[in-house]
Amino acid sequence: MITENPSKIFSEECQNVLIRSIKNILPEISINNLQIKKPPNIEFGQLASSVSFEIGKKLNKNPKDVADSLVASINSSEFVYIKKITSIGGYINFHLNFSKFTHLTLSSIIALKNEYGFPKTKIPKKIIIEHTSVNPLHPIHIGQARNPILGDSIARILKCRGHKVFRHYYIDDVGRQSSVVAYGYDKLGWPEPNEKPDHYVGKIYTITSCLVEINRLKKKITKIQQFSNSKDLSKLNSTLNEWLSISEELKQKYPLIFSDLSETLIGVNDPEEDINKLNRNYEKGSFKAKKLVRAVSELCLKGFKETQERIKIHYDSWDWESDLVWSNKVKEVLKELQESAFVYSDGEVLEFDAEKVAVSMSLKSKLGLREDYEIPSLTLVRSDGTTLYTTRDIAYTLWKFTRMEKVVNVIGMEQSLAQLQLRLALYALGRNNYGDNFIHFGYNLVSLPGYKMSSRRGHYITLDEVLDEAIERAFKEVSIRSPNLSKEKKQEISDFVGIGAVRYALISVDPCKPVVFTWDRVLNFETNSAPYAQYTHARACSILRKIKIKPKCQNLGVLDEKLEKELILLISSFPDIFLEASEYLKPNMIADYINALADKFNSFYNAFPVLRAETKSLRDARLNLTEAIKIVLYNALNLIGIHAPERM
RNA sequence: GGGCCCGUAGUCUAGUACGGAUUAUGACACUGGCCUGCGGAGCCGGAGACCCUGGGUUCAAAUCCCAGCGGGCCCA
Repeated sequence: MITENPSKIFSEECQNVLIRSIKNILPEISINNLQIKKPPNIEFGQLASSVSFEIGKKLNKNPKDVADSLVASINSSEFVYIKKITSIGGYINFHLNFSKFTHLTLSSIIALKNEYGFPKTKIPKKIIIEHTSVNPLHPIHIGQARNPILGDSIARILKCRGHKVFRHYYIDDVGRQSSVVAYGYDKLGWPEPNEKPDHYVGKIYTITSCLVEINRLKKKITKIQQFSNSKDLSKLNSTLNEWLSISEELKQKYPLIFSDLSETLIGVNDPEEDINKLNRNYEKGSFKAKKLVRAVSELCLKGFKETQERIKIHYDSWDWESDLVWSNKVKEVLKELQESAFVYSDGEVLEFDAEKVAVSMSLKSKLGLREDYEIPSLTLVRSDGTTLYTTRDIAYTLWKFTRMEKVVNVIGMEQSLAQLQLRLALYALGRNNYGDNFIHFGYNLVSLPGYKMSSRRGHYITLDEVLDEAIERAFKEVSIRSPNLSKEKKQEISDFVGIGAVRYALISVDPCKPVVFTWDRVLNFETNSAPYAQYTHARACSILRKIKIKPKCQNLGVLDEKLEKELILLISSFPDIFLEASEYLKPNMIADYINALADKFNSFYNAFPVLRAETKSLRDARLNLTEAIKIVLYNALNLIGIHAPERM
């Protein structure tokens, strides 16, 4: 027999047996949610139920007596994968028939191979996962890198679950920042970068915005001096000083671009107004503005694609925010919203009353909000007539739903309110189905110890730097461990080791928790890291390489050591882990599982010989176990985008 | 002022959605062992935690509820 989920077969059997027994001897009792869980200790069997405490309470009986009588009423002749059931201190413990179960598990894994662990959903959906969506202004920095790595893993997980998944990158090129960098680029005369393009664009952005800010502050200070409000003045002066020191820093770091830019800006009277004008022209779609802003954005994206190629992350679609604006989709949505009774004007400003939507459609408890919490309204249109980011995002989301059934947005938690308002706008537009299928996958921030990351100020560590450092570190390790390999081979290994380490480090922490970036977090090559898991996989491969004919799955009852049994249980539970990870979108569970499996396998490896086992049947059984573990490790690593090497 | 997220050994981290067992994961650092054995990026052991505080619910609370405290973020 082959099954896609061995542990489910056992747990369902336990559940059925227990339910029948309760029905038999305590027909008056109804248990609505019978839970069977793993006991803390292997002595208590492989699964256990504490239902007797609940029943004991209801009937005013001793839980121990309840458990005893339940167990006594069970007919053991019907058991398939259960070996025996015992009652200890009120708990009902189910013991597994290991030799049968081992056969079921190992033969299933070996037969299903790379399909093992991924039970398919009965209702496959077309899902858009929007992730990364870093603004094309500067290189992807480490604070943002958590996003593509989480997003890509979620996409992989949902795909393995049987959904049709499309990865979208939303390019936010509408907004003042894009005009700032484009303005600087234009002033420099559209130069050809002599370095990685996104890094080059990032320098132009930081220097331009710094110089423009200084110009603005100086002007404001001269103006305000006439009216002399000393409090405002000193505040402005200290901001100015901060920017002056940043400019000094930038001058040191990037002398060439800095001097070129500051020279071209000397004669300019009001750069801020020029930028605003460019911004307005871009939104209008004027030919010149389009050509310029798109050129810079494309340049930056070219750099992003290089980085993404390194970490093996790809997109099915690149969606430009500007296309949305130019196609009138934003105007259409605004019009529809205005007709909805949830939009009011406050002077020239157009506001969306998110609270009113939630109340009138009774959505608060559904959206996990307190009834007494008043949702702030969302500004849709500014007094100057320009739209805001979230307004455009409503149009984008509608566009997504015209082609997909479900939308997952991988966006930082700081956007929670905006994402909530966006979702409520879908309900306001009568698209309840869209609202129900809209998921904001929020994750917490990555920060640097000591100072705040700020792309405007040029204070960040780029993902490229982190990857370079990790690969370099890996190269040193490989050279120590395998000095005889060719340089190319070493390079190939250090690539997947270094990149794997970075991916693993960013995925293994619960996305809800904030992460403080430290180098030793991502450069860990020891236990509880990708390299450790990769090494373990390679180790298993190396054993299997040494045999000519694969042994059949038979006589597996000889696997009787505690470690062997624990390993069998662990690999049999992989489908359950996967199902939970896909249901609740928890990729960190997979990383955790990988580490636990690698740990257990390494202990086994150290304690018992496989190839030189005492008997042939034991050797064959251990080879089967090793192969099954290799398959599961491979599948799990693949799920979070980490290469599982045959050698390293 | 309102809201959201986080708070577990010196540091990092699992468990928290769905409450269960004398022993609360695991890593780093500290420390004592193991290489003529299938790959030592390894294995075995030691020490290290009033699970932020205080109440409450419960036969049972790291987990649920309430009120605080500390850190971060968002809105005003």
